[in-house]
Amino acid sequence: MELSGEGSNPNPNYTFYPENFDPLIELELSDYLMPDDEVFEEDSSEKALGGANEICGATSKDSITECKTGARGKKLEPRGRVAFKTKSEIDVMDDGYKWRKYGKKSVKNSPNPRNYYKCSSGGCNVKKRIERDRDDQSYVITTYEGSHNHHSPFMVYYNQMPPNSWNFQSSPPSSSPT
DNA sequence: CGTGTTTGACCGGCGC
DNA sequence: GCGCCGGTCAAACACG
Repeated sequence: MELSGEGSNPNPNYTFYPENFDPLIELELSDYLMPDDEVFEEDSSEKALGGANEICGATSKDSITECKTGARGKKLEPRGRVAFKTKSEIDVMDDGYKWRKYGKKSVKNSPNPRNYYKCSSGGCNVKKRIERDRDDQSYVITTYEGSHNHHSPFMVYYNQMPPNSWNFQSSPPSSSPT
């Protein structure tokens, strides 16, 4: 499956900004990683903590720590898990995909509930897990699981547009359009 | 009426 | 074997 890159992961880097992107949201990608391969071997250390957020939470907010999603020793799920931490006022941010919430759970190691989302596109089994950092609730920990078998609705829309329709292709508009 | 959210119940894995 | 915990399901509900 070769979906030209962004199809294989939800593109956590936010290289695209829709016009309705709200600048007041302090989006600060503080940490992210892609535990695609070796992290699933991590099992001996995760016993010392109750969950992944223990590691993600870190003790110091400013220092970037290894934010690994512990696989809880569960059966090896299909790889493609991405966990990252963002500084945001909102819990769930619009990444271009359409998500349907299917569960909410209070977890032991966090005072905040964890929300579970599924990609609502038919046949796409990508899951997303969102919870607030228990140490610094201004951070949101988002975990994607699986790979989209389709482009994001936004990307489809983007691809349908003429190449000049967007100004942020590579160089930002230095001159004001007034 | 269709779609998405809420919320409690249920289930499976793991540790003790 | 039992209890805890995380993850998922599904019915009820809300909203456009």
